[in-house]
Amino acid sequence: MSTPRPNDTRHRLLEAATSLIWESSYGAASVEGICQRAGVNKGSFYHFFPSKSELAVAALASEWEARKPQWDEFFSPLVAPLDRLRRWHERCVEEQVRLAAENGFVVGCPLFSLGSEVGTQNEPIRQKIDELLGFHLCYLESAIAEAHARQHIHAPNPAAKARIVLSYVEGQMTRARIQNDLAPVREIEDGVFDILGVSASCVH
Amino acid sequence: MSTPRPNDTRHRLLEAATSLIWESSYGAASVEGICQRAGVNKGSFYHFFPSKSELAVAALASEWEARKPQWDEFFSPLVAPLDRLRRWHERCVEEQVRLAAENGFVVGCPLFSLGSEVGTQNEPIRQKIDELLGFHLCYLESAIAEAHARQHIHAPNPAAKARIVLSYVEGQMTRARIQNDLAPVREIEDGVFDILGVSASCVH
DNA sequence: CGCTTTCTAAACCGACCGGTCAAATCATTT
DNA sequence: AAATGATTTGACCGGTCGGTTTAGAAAGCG
Repeated sequence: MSTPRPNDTRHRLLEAATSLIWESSYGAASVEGICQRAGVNKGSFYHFFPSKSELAVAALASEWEARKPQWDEFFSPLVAPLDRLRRWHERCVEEQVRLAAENGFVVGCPLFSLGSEVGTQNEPIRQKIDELLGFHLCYLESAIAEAHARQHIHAPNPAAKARIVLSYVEGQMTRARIQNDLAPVREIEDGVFDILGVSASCVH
Repeated sequence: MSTPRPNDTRHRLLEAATSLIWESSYGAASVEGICQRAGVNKGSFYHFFPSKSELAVAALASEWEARKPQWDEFFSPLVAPLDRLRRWHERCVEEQVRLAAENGFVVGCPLFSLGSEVGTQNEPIRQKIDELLGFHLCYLESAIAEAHARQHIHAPNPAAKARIVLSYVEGQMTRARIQNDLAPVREIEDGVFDILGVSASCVH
């Protein structure tokens, strides 16, 4: 025991930034506010991160690193391809419900919120989000391609289908945030299976 | 000549706000910047609008008022229902191409960008965007319902289908902004017809 | 013309922004 | 114990934020 300290402040800053940006927006999340939530002084902030925008990039990277194992589990080859989508969606709903209860409003997907806010303004953040959305596409495409190969669905172009599904899902998440209503999140599963040409009864 | 003045300043402020928020974001578009683009002093701004957020609401309303006639034309009952979607999409692509050339990057849909940025922060703006997206849904649902009635597509639940299409389209527009690439905008047409279960060759 | 209302100009406000810094403190090694 | 580098502190910077104020120019009207 003794040295769990060094990364602690840095880690708290990452988490505070993630949650604040998620709840409000990049512009509305001030450095001071992030420090306050992390219980840290501004000087410490600039000891670990050269700027607010680089913190945002680091926070995105850290978030993904923490979530990747879950994605790998949900999209494991041991799971039937359409079940991967179903369980992954279940997990999304759970998280949105929890966050909505915690924050008092629906927060949606931070990649899309942040990306469309700063996409035209901050190239490094834009690139990182672009990269992470690309990962999401890979998981979707893999499941869709396998579902097609097993003839569970008809999707001769899995990459194109994955782009459709991703845009639809993210669109629904964003609509949920804009409407401050979980309904769009809850109907994602039906929508995805409609897009994939699967009747809902086939899946359960 | 002499009195084309009264609404002119107000109108220039609305246009400046619209374009600035569209290009960057609500947070990044300062009152000073809006006044500068409109060629107006800050005092005049606060003569016409009580606050930045109320200007944003007014700008959204004004934008929609200006666009509505076009929507009514594109979705005219005289046009075959699936052609409405096709032409409407053509118009969207044209606009995005023009704006991308003017600004140097893809701007996407301001309703979604602005909505997901301030949705959790500013209720009046959120409500206005919610209302406008509801209008979009109506147009889509009407076309889809008619296409189903004429047996051009199978869509027994046109409202649900319209929500799928809207989320997909807005998702693609946002991805275009995030990727700074017009490709997602250009593939919207194929994607919509894929979702509606129409082979692309049937339409042209 | 004078009078009122509408509008514009420009200086100004306190608050807060992102970012800096020198000094203090802590943990570790020697 | 001394020395050393990583970490933390809190005051501080110039600039910009959204918004106010006040004085007066223009426009409408008798």
